[in-house]
Amino acid sequence: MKPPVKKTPVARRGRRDSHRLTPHELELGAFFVQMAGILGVPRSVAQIYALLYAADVALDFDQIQAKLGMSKGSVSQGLKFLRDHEMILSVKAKGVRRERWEPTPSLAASMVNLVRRQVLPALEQSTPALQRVLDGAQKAGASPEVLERLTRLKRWNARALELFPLMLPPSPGG
Amino acid sequence: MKPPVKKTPVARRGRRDSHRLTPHELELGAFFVQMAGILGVPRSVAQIYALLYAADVALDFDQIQAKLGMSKGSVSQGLKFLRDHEMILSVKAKGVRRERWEPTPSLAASMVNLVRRQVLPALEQSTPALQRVLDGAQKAGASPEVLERLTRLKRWNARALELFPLMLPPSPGG
DNA sequence: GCCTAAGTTCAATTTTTATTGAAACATGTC
DNA sequence: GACATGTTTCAATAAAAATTGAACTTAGGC
Repeated sequence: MKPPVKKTPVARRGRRDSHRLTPHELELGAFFVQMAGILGVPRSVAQIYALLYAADVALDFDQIQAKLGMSKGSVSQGLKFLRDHEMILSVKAKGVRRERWEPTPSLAASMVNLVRRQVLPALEQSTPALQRVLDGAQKAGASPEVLERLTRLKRWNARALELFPLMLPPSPGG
Repeated sequence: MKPPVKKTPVARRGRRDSHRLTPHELELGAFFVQMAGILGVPRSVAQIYALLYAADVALDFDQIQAKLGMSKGSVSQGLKFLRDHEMILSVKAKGVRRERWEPTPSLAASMVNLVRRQVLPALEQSTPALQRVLDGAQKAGASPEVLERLTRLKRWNARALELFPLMLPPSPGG
């Protein structure tokens, strides 16, 4: 399993980025990276978010790439992820083609969204699966103890499924 | 980032295990593996837990290894993890050396514990870090907007830190 | 106190996940 | 509608995480 505290990937960090970032940008980056790790979000995405979070003005693609020293591919995918999860907004000035990005007002909402999108589908998929497991166990003559356990699990799943959507109203996107 | 739905690792599954498991053991395994994935717990640990969860009687080391077709190392580490997180208990009959394992009564408590142990240390570490970030931003003359964001983040962190321990009373182990 | 069964450790390996970068694609401009 | 700029895609590669297995440790029986 993941080590409790992630060691800094020295090779990559030393290779190019980080000297373009101020100490507090770096420290904020580390904070978001750690939180992202818990939520299963890749490092590069967290770094982009942190950068935008600490920026006085909205930043464009090339500025992000330059500041973080990451590839176009990563920046593109990272921005896509953040957009899809409604964690950033593009600010367009007219006559300017380039998009510029800034964080959405509510970080909390974004995080709840993130969790929900991971958990809800899993719970939905599980409902019929757990029913099948319970049926199978009954037919196979499982002990009352096991049947009890499985029944509790199924109930728990159902409860979670009805509680979860209440955490926040569904996002515009679905 | 992780693909939304994990494809079954055909090679490994086909190689040895699974034909020792009943269909409902397999399906329950899949369920726990999926949940574990969200929580950042490795597959092998989830499989062990699922096996014990669906078992009529407590199982020993060798039975687990045989049923799941995994290495001694994985079984040992998996059991250690589950023990450390108070998700399983050993049932000892006297005169018998071998330990036998069964799930603890409360799965819900176990899961909360699991989350707490990931999140709490991160939050604690973050408190001073965020303060430093905020100070740095102030000294560097950041815009009021950014200072506002960072202040909110710090408050949010502090709130999470005081709310979290209330989710469940602390476990005996710490 | 020695022997053996039971379990742990950890370096090597495999598997999974993230990142890169070059080619393809889009979109606005003239 | 050709061009240039900005962005995405995706196969190849690098990095991180999980798993294995053989050497090592520990605990109990004698």
